[in-house]
Amino acid sequence: MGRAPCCDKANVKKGPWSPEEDAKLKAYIEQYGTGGNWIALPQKIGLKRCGKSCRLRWLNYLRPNIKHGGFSEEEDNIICSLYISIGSRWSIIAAQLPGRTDNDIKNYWNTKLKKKLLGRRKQSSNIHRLSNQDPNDPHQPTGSDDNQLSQGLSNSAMERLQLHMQLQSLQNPFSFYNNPALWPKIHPLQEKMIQNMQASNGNPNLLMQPLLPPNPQPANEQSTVHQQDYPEISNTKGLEGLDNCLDGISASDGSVPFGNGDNLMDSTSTDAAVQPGSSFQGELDVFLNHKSSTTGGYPQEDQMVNQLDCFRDINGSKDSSIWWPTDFDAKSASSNSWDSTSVLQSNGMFQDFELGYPM
DNA sequence: AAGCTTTACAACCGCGCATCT
DNA sequence: TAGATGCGCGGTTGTAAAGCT
Repeated sequence: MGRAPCCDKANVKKGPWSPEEDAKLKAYIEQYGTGGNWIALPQKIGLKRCGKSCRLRWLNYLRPNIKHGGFSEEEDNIICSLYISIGSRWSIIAAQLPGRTDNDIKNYWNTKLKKKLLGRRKQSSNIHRLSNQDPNDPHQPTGSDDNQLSQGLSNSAMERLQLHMQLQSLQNPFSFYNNPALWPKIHPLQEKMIQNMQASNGNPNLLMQPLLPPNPQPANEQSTVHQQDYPEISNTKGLEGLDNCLDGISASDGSVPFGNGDNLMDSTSTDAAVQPGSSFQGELDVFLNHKSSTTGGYPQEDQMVNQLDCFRDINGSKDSSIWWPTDFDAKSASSNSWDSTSVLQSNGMFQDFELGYPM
C-alpha cells in the first residue's frame, strides 16, 4: 500500500548532479520558468531526474542569488533566536535570511551551530552511552513506562529548552527559571516523568527542575495522574505539552528571545528580528562568541548534557508541531523565501502565539 | 603514509497539505 | 465531496573532504 511514487524510480537518475544537468535545468527554467509543474519538467528538458529532485536542485543550488556557507554572526544570531522560538521551521527561518535556503540553514544548524551552542560533549556522551548499551543489562532502560513517556519528547523541544534555559540562567537572576511565579502549569505526566528522572538520577539539581512549579497538592496526590483531566494528551503524545510549555516560556516570560514580541512585530527588516544591543542579543553573543564574563565557561553544561541524555529519544520520535498557531499559514511564508518582508510581522505570528499560550 | 573518524553538504525520502478534477 | 496529483517541508542518509592517530 502507501502512496504511489511521484516518478518511475527505475528510470530516474539519483545522486549528484552533473554540470551538464545543472546547465540544462538552469537554462530551461531561466528561459521558460518551471511551468508550474515540477513533475513534468524533467521530461520536457530531457533529464532523467525526478521532478522533486529538479525542484530541490533549483531551489537549493541553481537559483540566482544563493549564498552558500560563510554565515555571518548576525545570521547566526537570527537562526539561533528563531530556532529557540519556533523550532525547526527551517523554511520560516530561511525566509528571514535572504539568499539562504532552508536546506542550507538546516545543515548549518545540525553541523555547526547546534554544537557551537550546546557543546560537543553531548554528542560524544551520547555515542558513548549508546556504544555501551547492553541489551542484557537489567539496569539499563528497557521498555518501561518512563521510556514510553520519554518517547514523546522531541529533540527539537529539548534543544530549544536547553538553549533557552542556558541563556536565561546566565546572567539574569530574575529570569523565568528563577521565578516560580512565572512557571507554567505542568502536565502531571510530564511532572511524573521528571520526578522519575530525578529519582533515577539522584540529582536534585536536575535540568528540568526549574520547570516544576511548587505543587500545592497534598503529597499523596502528587503522583496521581488523572488522564481525563487532560483529554488532549495521549500516552504517546503526552510530552508534546513540553513543546507548548517551552513555547509559552518563549512567548511570555518577559524575556522573550526576540527581546519582546513588539520588537518583532514592528520590525521592518530582518535586522530587527534580533535587536542589536538587546539583552538577548548580548546573551547570544556570549554563547556564539564565548564572551563569558565571569564564569569563563559554562560549568552547568556538562551536567545539563548528562541530564539531557536520559531524555534522548529512544525510538527517534519526531518533533511535534502542535505548538504552532493553527491559523498561521506557514506555507505562504515559506514559499516566499525571497521576499524580504518579514513573514513574522506580516502574519501577526507572535500575536497569535502569545494569545494561544497564556500563562 | 595508511587507516579511521569526523565534518560538511548535497540529495533523497516520506508525509502533510493544498489544489485540481 | 472524494480521490488524485503535485508541492513543499523537515528529517535522514550518502559521500567526499578534512582532520586525526
